[in-house]
Amino acid sequence: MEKQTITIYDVAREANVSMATVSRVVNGNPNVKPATRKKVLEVIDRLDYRPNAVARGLASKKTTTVGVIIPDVSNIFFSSLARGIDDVATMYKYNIILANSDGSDDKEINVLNNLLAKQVDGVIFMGHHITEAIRGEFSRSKTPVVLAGSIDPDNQVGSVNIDYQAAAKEATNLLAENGNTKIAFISGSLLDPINGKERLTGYKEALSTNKLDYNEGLVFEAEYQYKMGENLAERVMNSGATAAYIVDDELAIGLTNGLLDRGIKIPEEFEIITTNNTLLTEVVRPKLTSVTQPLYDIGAVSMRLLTKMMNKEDVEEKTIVLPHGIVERGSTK
Amino acid sequence: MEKQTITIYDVAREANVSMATVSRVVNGNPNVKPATRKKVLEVIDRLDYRPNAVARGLASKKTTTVGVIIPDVSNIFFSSLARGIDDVATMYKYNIILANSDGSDDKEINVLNNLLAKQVDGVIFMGHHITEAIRGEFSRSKTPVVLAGSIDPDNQVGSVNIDYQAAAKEATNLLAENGNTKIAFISGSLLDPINGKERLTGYKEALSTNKLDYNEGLVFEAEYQYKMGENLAERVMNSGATAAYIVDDELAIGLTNGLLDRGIKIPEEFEIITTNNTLLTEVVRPKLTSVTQPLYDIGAVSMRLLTKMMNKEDVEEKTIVLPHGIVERGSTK
DNA sequence: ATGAAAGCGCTAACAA
DNA sequence: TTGTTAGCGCTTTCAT
Repeated sequence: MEKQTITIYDVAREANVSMATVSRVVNGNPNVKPATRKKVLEVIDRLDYRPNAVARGLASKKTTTVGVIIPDVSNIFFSSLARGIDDVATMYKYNIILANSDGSDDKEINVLNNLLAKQVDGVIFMGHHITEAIRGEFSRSKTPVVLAGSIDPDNQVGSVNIDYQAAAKEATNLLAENGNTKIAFISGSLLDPINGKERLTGYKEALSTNKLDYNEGLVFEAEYQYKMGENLAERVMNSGATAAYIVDDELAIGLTNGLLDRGIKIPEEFEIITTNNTLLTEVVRPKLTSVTQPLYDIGAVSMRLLTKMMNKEDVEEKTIVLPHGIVERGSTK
Repeated sequence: MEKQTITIYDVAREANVSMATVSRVVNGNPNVKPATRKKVLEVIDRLDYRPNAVARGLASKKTTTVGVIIPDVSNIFFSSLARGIDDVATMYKYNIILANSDGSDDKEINVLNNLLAKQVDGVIFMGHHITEAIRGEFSRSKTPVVLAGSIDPDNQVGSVNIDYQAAAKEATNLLAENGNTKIAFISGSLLDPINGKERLTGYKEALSTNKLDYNEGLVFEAEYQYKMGENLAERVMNSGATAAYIVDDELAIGLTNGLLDRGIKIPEEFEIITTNNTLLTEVVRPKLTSVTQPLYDIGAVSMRLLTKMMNKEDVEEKTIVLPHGIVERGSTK
């Protein structure tokens, strides 16, 4: 009882045509007489023939598969992007190979090489920072790459983001205009250019616009985890800050609950604005004011851009910036 | 500037050996003289040769990739499973092709056929109910299949779950022992056997153990969404229930906040026990008492089981039941 | 409109 | 230990 696969030969024989003809009807080539097409289609149906995508990939050098490198699928931020990616991929008849990297530089390289070995037609990369090593791999391979929610230092590959700097500036501004003079900046690693460059710059700009001094004691780095937020509560209180701009929702609700548990009233005594507007912001009480970024769309647009690149279409602009916003809820006055 | 791929031939030529030898060293075949191996490895390194997995797949009839059918990656419940799957897959050198089905019967079939066309070595399926159609496809194909977090009506394929019935019974029991006589059962579609058979049965058992009558007016069906939970608050209040067993965290926090917003005190006036123990349960105040199921492990064990099946190892038991528990937090007395 | 035949890059007997 | 040689199932010229 071995796997008796039906091949294009079987179909050709049964339909009394050559395999080339079968290939043509399978691929929708118009150079087939309707009658022939019909006959072949019947046989395909009767035999339950299913073209072998691997053989196809070898012969055509196209796998209709794209690799997606993601730090962690179980993180709602990334899985939202992933969902956008997959939906558009499906729309364009691509499949995605999903690979978790844990944000580890080594794994990223490993995984990328693995994906390239599998002959993916393109790669979508999500990660906090683009190391030199990975950039080297990108440029060495001719496979199109798009960064989703990551900044490319020199635009060698495609990328889709929002204007993080402007968003950070607006968020900080809101806090400053509400009268806060000591505003904390709470982010992940400042080595990540989105945090250390873009957002921090926006934060400083807003401070300076509001004639506030920049104070390193108000800048906190933490991992994007609920517990980390809770643990931060004490330190943030001691810093004298009366408001915080936070770049991650999980961190933000951790801090919110940590503060609440210590009897701090939000927003009366402490204002909070977070960044990703995931479901989490609506779950805590008070609900959190948040920067909004179109996560699903960042994924979807990335994939769309990638399809164009894989298709060798002219892409007017491969560095795409999507609009952001701010939604005010109960954590700000 | 076309993609000039280096093939096994190039390596063979440069190393003055046959391609078979190169193939052997690449595949770790021991029948190669150390000196030869070393020479070949050097050339591979120098030429930056990377074996073409597609060609390999065609020749060996193994792709070292498995298909993963998931209702929605951006749902934390499923993405937790997916993470477990991918970690074990990586461990065993497999890649995963991730495909969202939205739980739609048609898409599931489509996606499955697509994955089979890509010659995946195995399939992991997550879904709420297994239709006859999809079961037909499963049995028609010789590709091993494992259900992760889904019940197989007649154990034709592998599956990994917890004992939903026992868990529901224990949860309901807890509520009954706390003195509640009107306990709501809030689930997704009762057509899903996990809800309509397993859990509902467990719920009824607990009622009967506690000499409580079963009342259809206390059974609610809703989509697993936060909003749905909020919307349900009114109806649940009107039903006279003073406690609820809920099968989904998002739904549960929606209901919790909906009740809270209407001035109901939890747990004093209403007790809640939910099911998946995701981060969400720790985010709301009060934190929610929850059934615990090892989501990551269900994914991980599913993949492990699948590797065995793909490897044609003898599998003593392909219907695996993992342990569950209950963690008591602030939403029960 | 259709067929013949040469690969795609690799694995896996089978020989040597 | 190493090489030779068929394929794997399909796409894609090039003829006809």
